[in-house]
Amino acid sequence: MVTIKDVAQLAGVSHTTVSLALRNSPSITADTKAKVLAAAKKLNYHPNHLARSLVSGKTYVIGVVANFFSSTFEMEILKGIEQSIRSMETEYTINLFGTLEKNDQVLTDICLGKHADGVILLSISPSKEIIKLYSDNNCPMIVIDEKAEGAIEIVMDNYHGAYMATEHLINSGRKNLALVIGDSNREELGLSQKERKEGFLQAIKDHDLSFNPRNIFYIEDYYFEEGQVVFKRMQRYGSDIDGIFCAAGDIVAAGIILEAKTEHVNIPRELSIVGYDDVMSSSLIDPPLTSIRQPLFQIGKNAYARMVRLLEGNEEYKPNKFVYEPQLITRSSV
Amino acid sequence: MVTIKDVAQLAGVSHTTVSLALRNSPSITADTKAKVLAAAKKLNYHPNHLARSLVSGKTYVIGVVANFFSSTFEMEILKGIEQSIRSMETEYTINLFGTLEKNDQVLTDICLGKHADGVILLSISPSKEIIKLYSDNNCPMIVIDEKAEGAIEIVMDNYHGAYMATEHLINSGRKNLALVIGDSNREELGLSQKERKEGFLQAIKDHDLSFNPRNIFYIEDYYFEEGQVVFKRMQRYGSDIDGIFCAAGDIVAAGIILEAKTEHVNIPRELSIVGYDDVMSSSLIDPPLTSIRQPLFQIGKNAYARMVRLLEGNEEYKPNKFVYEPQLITRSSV
DNA sequence: CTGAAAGCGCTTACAG
DNA sequence: CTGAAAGCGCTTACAG
Repeated sequence: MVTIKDVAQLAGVSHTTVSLALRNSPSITADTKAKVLAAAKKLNYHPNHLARSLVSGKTYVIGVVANFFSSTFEMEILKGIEQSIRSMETEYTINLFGTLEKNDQVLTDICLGKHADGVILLSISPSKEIIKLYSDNNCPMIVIDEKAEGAIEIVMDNYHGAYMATEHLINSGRKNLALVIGDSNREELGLSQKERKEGFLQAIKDHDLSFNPRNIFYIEDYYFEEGQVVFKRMQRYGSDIDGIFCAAGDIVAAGIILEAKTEHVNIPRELSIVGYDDVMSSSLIDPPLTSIRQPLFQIGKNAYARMVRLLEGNEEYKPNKFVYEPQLITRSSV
Repeated sequence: MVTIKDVAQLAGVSHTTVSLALRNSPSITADTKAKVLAAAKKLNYHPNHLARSLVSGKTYVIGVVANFFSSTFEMEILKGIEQSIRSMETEYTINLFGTLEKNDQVLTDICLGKHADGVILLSISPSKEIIKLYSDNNCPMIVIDEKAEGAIEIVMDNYHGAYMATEHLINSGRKNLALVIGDSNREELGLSQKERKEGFLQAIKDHDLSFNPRNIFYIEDYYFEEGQVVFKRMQRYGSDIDGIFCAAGDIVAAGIILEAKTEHVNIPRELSIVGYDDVMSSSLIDPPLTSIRQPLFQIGKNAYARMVRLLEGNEEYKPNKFVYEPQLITRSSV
C-alpha cells in the first residue's frame, strides 16, 4: 500500500507538504506541486479515504435508507438520484441501507458511526429522538414519503391523488367500490397508504355512496402475485364490486387485471380499476391502466441535488416541507 | 461525539479495556464487560467505523459498480443482492458506484482508496491491470455479464439465448428478420450484445436464410422510447421485416410493440417479435411477449452471498467462471 | 514556502 | 485480567 510518506520520500519533501500539495494549497510552490504530483502519479498513489475522512470528519457518502429496495417505488427514486449524480459530477458516493424494520437502530449507527454525511429516507418515519440526533450532529436528513417534523420532508399529496382516483371511478358510474391497500404487516399504515385510504373514503362520502368495509383488501409486500391473490379473495368475499381503487400501486393492480382476465371478467365493462404510481408498465398492460402519476424520478433527482447543496454549504439546513401534486392519467381500465 | 475514552472514563477503566470488552475479547472479566457495556449504553456510544476500518483494514462495504443503474438489468440484480442481504443478516453495507464510462479510474480508486473490501461489477469489463491490482490487494472481484480473466466471472450464455430466440422466429415461418441491439454509444459492443448478435447470425446461417445487414438497428440507452423510434426507423429503412429479435431487451421490445400497435401493424400476424430478459412487464404487455429469461435475481443473490463468503474467509478466492443458461419463454408475440 | 508535532478514534501486540 | 504505548494514514494549526 503506497502512502503519503512514500510519495514524500520520492518527491524529497515532507509528508505534510505532500498533503498540502495534493489538496492544492496556495502555500505550496508550483514547482513543488509538480514534483509531488509526478511522484504520486509514478507510485499510483490514491489517498486512503478512511484516514482522510477520520480527520476531516466528512465521509463523502450519502446514505439512502429504506426498509427494502425491491419495489418500483424505491427503484424509481433511485433512478432519479442516479440521474442527479451523473449530471452533477460530484465526489459523493451512495450507500444503501436496508433497515429491515429496525429503523432507529440503523439510523443511529449511520449517524454516530460516521457512515454518512447525510441521509435520504424512503418511506421511513424516523422517531423524534432520531431527528434530534441528526440535527444535533449536523447531519442533514431528507425524508421522502413520510412525516418527519424537524427534518426536510418531501411528500406527495396522497389524499388528493386517492380522491381523484375514486372520484374518477364514481363519475364513470361505479357504485360498489373496493380498496386494495398495503402495509398489512406493519403495526399501522404508512403515511401514504393512510392518506390514500382517507381520500378514498372521503370521496365516497362526498358522493353519498355507501361503502362496505368488507371491500377493503390488504396486501403486504407490493408484489404482482399479491394482486392475483387479491382478485381471488374479492370474488369469494367481496360484495358486488364494480370498481377498484388499488392504492397499493400499479404492480399489484396489474396482478389483479391479469387474474381478472384469466377469470374472464371484462375490464372495464364489468369491473373498473385505477392504480397508483403510473410506472412504465402501466401503459403497456392490457387494458392500459388508469393511474395516479407521482413524479418519483424527479423527486429522487431533486432530493439528491438538494442534499449535495446542503453538504457543500450552498444551502442552509432548515426543516421544511415540500408537497408534490399527483396527476390523474386516464387510460382504458375505467 | 462520544468516543471510547468517554466510555472508559465512565466505566472507570482504560480505553484499551473498553475496546477489548466491546469486541467481546475472552481476556476481559464478565464483570468488567458488564460495566463497560452499561457505560456504552448510557452514553449511547457507537464506534466510529472510520477509525475502526482504518486500523483493521476492513471497511465492511461491498462495492457494486456499473456504468449506470437505470436499467431493469441492474435493478433486477440489485434486488437479488438485497434479498441476499436480508436473509444473511451480515454487517456489510452496499455502496453504489456509477463509473460514467471511467471504469478503470473508478475501480482503482475503490481499491486503493479503501472504499470497499470487494466489488461486484455489472456489465463492466475491467482491464488486465485492474484485475491484477485487485488480486494483488486481496480485494475479491466478481464480474457479472462481462469477461474478466483472472477474476470471478458470472455470465449468461447469450449466444445460446439468441440462437433459441432466432430459431423460434424462423420455426414459426419468419424469413426476413431484423436485429435490434444496444450499445451504439460504446466503442465496441458489450459482451452480451456481441454474443447475442453472433447467436442471431449463426441461427440464420444454419437455417439457410439470407440476412440483409440493413435490418440491424441500434439503440443506446435501453429506454422504452428508443423502441418506439426503432419501429419508425424500421418502417422507413427496413426491408420486408416480418420478425424481430430484440437483443436490446424487453423494455425496448415493449416500445416497438406499442408503436406497432399505434401504426396498426398486427402482432404476431404481420410481425413477430422476441425480446430478452423476461422482466415482469413482459407477461403484461399486449400481446404477451415471448422472451429469453435470464435468472438475474438469482445471479445477484448468489453473487452477494459468494462475496460475503469470500470476505469472511469461508471460501478461497480463485478465478473461475460460471455460466448460467437462459430459457425461452414462449407467449403470444410470435 | 516548508516541516515537526499533535491528533482524528480506534485496535493490537506487549508488559505487568 | 488490565493498561501504556505504538500505530493505522491522513490533516491542520503552528513554528521557523
